[in-house]
Amino acid sequence: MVTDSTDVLDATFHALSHPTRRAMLATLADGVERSVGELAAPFDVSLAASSKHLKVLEAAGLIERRVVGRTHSVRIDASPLAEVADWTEAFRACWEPTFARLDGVLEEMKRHRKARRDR
Amino acid sequence: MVTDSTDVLDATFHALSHPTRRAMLATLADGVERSVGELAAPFDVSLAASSKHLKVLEAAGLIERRVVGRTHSVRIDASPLAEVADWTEAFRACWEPTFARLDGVLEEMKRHRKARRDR
DNA sequence: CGAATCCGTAACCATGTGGTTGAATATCGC
DNA sequence: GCGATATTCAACCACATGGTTACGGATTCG
Repeated sequence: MVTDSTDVLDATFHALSHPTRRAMLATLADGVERSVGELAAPFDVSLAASSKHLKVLEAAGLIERRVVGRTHSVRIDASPLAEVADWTEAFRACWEPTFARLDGVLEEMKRHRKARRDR
Repeated sequence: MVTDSTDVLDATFHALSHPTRRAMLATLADGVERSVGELAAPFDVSLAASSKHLKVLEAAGLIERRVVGRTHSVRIDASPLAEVADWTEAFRACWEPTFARLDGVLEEMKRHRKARRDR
């Protein structure tokens, strides 16, 4: 069965469907906090448009905002991506139908299980 | 660097942002071909609306259509999901810092601390 | 204090989305 | 050929999206 937390996935997939928002997330992927202005700089749109994009990301729970003085400091919260990964992985057999990587996958599962056990 | 084939990911993420379309894909995940009517049956919308959903999935390359007689037979093509998986996996370290890619994460933390120190 | 900076909000516009209903097209069964 | 079936297409509607410009609210700097 393919599980589906509709609300989360709706918002997350929608947030990821725009290249500007994906690029912003990619920028934040190093874990460093950045201001709205810093995040908007690489893109050829107004600050207001960038602000809207960040609001979409925030609504999806993909970023968190910390207001410090007059600047809004933004950092990534990638936890919704875990659901995306889970959802997508459920289809892996559909695009990788051969058993070529079966060994690797089994190894992966063992390590994953061990890691979970050791946690 | 987080790679990004914009066009594919735009269309794919958008296609996945609607629960009905995700459910249709999930239905097709077993690899069995189904007619438009069969796919539309579980949902409380008109056939025309379902047809539109399928067109979105088709535009994203997530399904393929084979017209046989008067029925359109639809099957999954999950290959765009591979890109989604790749894109998402690049962020795994962001939500699973405990054991996934531990080395990378440690490096990340060092840089992060340095960045904070240098600020 | 006053000016500059960082950022959000409001109003606006063009276009897209998700839904409907109703008609058109093509095929199957009789 | 005729009626039923499967599906798309077209027109319409309410609303969301992505963009703009203009303004306002804090906050920092001089």
